[in-house]
Amino acid sequence: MKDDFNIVEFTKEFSTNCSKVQIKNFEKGETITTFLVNRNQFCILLSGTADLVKYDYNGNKIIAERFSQYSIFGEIFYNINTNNEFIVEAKEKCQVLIYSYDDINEKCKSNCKFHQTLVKCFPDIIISKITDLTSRIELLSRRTTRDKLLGYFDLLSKQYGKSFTLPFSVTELSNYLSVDRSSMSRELAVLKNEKFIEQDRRKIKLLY
Amino acid sequence: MKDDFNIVEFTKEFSTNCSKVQIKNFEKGETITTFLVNRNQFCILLSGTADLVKYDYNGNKIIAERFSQYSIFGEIFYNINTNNEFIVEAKEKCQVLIYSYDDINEKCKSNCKFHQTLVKCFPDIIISKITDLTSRIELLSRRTTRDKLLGYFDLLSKQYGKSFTLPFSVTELSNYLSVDRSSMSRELAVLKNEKFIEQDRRKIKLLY
DNA sequence: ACAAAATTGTTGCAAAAACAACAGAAAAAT
DNA sequence: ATTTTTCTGTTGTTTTTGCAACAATTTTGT
Repeated sequence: MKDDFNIVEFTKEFSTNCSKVQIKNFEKGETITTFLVNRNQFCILLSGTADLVKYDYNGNKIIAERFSQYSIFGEIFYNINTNNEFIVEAKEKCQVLIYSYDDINEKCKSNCKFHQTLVKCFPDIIISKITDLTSRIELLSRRTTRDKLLGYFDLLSKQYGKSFTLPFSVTELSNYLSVDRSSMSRELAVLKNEKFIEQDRRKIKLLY
Repeated sequence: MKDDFNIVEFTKEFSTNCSKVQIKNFEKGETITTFLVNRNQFCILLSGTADLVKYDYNGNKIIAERFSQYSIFGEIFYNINTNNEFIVEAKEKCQVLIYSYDDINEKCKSNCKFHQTLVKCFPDIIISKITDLTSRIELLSRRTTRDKLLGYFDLLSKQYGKSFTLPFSVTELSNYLSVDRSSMSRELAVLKNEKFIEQDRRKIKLLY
């Protein structure tokens, strides 16, 4: 059952030195993966933060997703039939577990614990990813900058309460919400003015 | 491997009268499911068309997703921790296979073929859902109505070529792209004027 | 510790989108 | 077959967003 699943326990298992798993390290700013080759790659972020980003023809950066510890990503989740060039960019030092999805139902030679756990948990792992993506769609489908901000604050307040620190800089947040930075900044000023929120850079306090 | 998977073959198996599966029929306009209860429900649309919809406080309809034959949806994919009230609405007569996800790894009494197939294919089914959702995020993250239209036309042209019929009415398309209908209509007129496209209601022809 | 680079908040202006209202066309209901 | 309802395209007006430029602050790199 969904709530019983613990990805932390799961990822501990990789330490069995399974021959089918690679662990790679990336420095801040490095590209972890592009979506051009290795269509079967499936990755788990073991530590660090990374973004799935794209630049539109106008030079605007779009942060499609933000990955933190135990987020999953990889070529198997991305439809290559598009003109859109997304990359996964390390925001800070990252350790990544890389797995070739072809092997998901194949035990490795030693039938290691990692595989047993992976096969068992895989459905739950990706279901929770779908849940996240659905929330993301709800957010992006909001029409105004104000609604996007309040919607995003709602999500954060579910987790952290009325006061929290954004996981983004203000500039990054505007890329994540797909709005102009200065417009968003203006809207934040309006929300502050109307006493809906207090904000200083990444620190947010909801007053409702 | 991903491309070997065939959901049609899979759904044929449900006919084994598995005791854990329900098949329900819905008429046009009926609500197939809300996201308030039955958190373990997992559904496959066997026939018909349905939308995952929400109405914002302003009365605007948002079509978050469109489901057609063999689309999957259900409460397990949706985060209840939100104020957002989505429902799945039948656009036409729908037949839906309903399954309780608790049972995914449990064989039914007769260990029927349906379960064998479901357990085997489940990862691939949901991975292809993630692929779809990622494309959807890319689309919604576009900032202008023009880019959304062209992005959506691109997706359709990958599948159907330069001429195709929209799976939406013009009004529905605006809800799917989260833009005002009349603004979108105006932008379509501009695209026609610039000889980028020909359009008459649902019929689209790309001229580039 | 200092210099360089990036981030932030602000504002005027231009561009785009939302809103509103309407008439004609198409689709659905009776 | 006819009426009713919904959909479509259009356009004027208002509101919101994007763009550009700038100074102040913070962060980063050396």
